[in-house]
Amino acid sequence: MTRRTTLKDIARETGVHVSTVSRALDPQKRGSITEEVVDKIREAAERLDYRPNRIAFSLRKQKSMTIGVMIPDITNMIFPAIVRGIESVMEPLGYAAIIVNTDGNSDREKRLIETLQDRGVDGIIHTAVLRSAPNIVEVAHQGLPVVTLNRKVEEADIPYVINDEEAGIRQIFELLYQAGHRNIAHLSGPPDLSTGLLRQQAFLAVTADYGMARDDLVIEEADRFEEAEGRRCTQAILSRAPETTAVLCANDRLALGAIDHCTRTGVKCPADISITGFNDMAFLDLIPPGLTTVRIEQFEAGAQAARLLAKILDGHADQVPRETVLPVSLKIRNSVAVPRASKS
Amino acid sequence: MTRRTTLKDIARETGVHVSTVSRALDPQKRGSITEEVVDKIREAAERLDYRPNRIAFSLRKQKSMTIGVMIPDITNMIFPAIVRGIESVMEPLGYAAIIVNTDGNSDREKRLIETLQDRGVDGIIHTAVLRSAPNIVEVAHQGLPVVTLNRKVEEADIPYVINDEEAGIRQIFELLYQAGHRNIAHLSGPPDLSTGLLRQQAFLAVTADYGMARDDLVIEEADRFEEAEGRRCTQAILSRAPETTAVLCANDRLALGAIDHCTRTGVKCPADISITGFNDMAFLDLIPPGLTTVRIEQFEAGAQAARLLAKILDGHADQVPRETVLPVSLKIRNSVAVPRASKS
DNA sequence: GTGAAAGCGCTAACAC
DNA sequence: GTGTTAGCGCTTTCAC
Repeated sequence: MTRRTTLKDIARETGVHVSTVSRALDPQKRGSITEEVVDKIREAAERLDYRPNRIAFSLRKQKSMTIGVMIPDITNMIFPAIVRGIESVMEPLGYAAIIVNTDGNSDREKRLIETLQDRGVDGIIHTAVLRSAPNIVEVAHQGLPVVTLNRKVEEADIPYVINDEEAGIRQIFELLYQAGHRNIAHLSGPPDLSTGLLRQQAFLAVTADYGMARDDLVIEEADRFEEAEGRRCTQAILSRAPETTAVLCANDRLALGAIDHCTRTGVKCPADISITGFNDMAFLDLIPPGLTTVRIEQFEAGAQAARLLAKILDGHADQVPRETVLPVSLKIRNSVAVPRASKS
Repeated sequence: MTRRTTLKDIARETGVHVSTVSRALDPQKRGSITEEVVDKIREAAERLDYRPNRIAFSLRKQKSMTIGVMIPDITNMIFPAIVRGIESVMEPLGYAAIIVNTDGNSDREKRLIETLQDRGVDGIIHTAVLRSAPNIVEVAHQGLPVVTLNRKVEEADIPYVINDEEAGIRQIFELLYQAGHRNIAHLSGPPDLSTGLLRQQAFLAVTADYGMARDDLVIEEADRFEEAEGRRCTQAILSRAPETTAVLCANDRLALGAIDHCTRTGVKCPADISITGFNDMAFLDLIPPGLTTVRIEQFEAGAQAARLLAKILDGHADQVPRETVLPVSLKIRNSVAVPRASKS
């Protein structure tokens, strides 16, 4: 491999000192150098195809221009969009991202955080699903800039970006309610995942607002956000509460499982039962009957988290709000109808 | 931020020279140090929570322990699995990956390659879709280790990993043929994408083997791998060749578009027409009627490319084969049936 | 077996 | 306006 050209090479070539070359090539300090010298240096830099060595820069400046992005699992379809959102603001700023997958494993997460620190990342964007994330809190306390996504951090003063899960649940509940449903069950996500808990809490809040007694509520908690759990919980719901006319699911995959269970057992959606999702994942429109769901802005959430981190890295931590809540919107398709009883 | 402890700190603490500390902490050279000194140093390192500064290491060793991973777009569902495959072999080896999205844009790709070089990556895994990738060839010629995925590189001596697209097309063609289909159209992908071209070439090859005249073939090229193009091309195929009983599509999204077009126009799949896909993307099983397709091993492709790159980085480029072809398999669902004419 | 010194490529404080 | 010097944290050659 042919050695890359360094400042030293340009200095030798132009007959000036390395530091002069460094200054001439730095837009900030170019002013303090004679114009003709600058030109000479720039010409030589161009000719020798000079590219600054960012590793040397990093060592000297104690700034790697790299951030760490921690996600549970990139194959989970919501994260690629988040990653692109982050990239869309960080890349133009000159930052690269090291993306690591925690697999929701706390030990692994801890190791990965250390790896990121060893590599001198300037900050971390942590998109949690697990509710507890003690590791990242510790590192934030050490002074490393951290922004979390999808997760409120109560323990520490870490800025976080979340979707308005509460509003989403509320809106979709009201959609069902206004369609005439009164027996609305909740197919909840795992309560140890932040979205599972938040959405269940929102369900409790909105039902309370509508005067439903907590004891009358039908809530079934899935162990994982997967179709199989959606099927299992739907069966549980319908055998426990056959009067159920609508199932408000904590995410799309659970809802798809719910629909699948109903279809298999001869219960038609939406004719016999209304089912709703959350997230609005890709290809949902192609899956019958067309799931009515809540759309969340993944790309924008990533971009927003990145903007906050960038502000902190820029020394303006004071301008960064502790909480940022992103709006959600309803995506109405065909899985909600007037309940059977009301129809006749 | 509390400064991290360095070798110097440990040296001061233990009363030995930094170089001794460096040696004591290096498993390779530990042998040349008195055992008790090693213990003393290790104890101090532990106590002060020493973590080596990888940036300093990189500058000194001219080795960043970082690789670049270039993909067209992480939101394209096949890439997350590839990325995890790469990670699964590189992470245990101590390498981190910087993942960049080229968006199939050559200028952008060029810039990103420079960024990666500036950051001193030790190698690049390039998962192309575009057939032409002159930029990466140039960089490989400069001596940077490169492995490509999904793309044969004819021009240079770059090792590549590809799926056995030819076998996939052949198998699915034979499935259709043996079901009785003789009027099999090909809904091709864009020929400027490697998969589009390879699959079309495979289609030409297998039809030739089955004695079909090239002039009789019905091939429609999509501009993009998207549902809308699938719809458009299907319409074109059916109006041009109404006798078509099967459409062999270059990927799943085109096939979904094809099915959608047929459904809308009252042509039932598989009763009236058989349709096949390629890739076996997620959630395909939930979309009616269940697309029969070719399954390719994305995770393993990533892992394999990473293994090759690791071998090169380890100085064993000679052990790396130029070509690696990964097997594919049929995934049979419900979108293929005996053609109408044969049924009666 | 350990210390001293040099240097990876860069920036920055200080001279003049 | 430019050169000198020092140093970021580490590894490595060369002494002894």
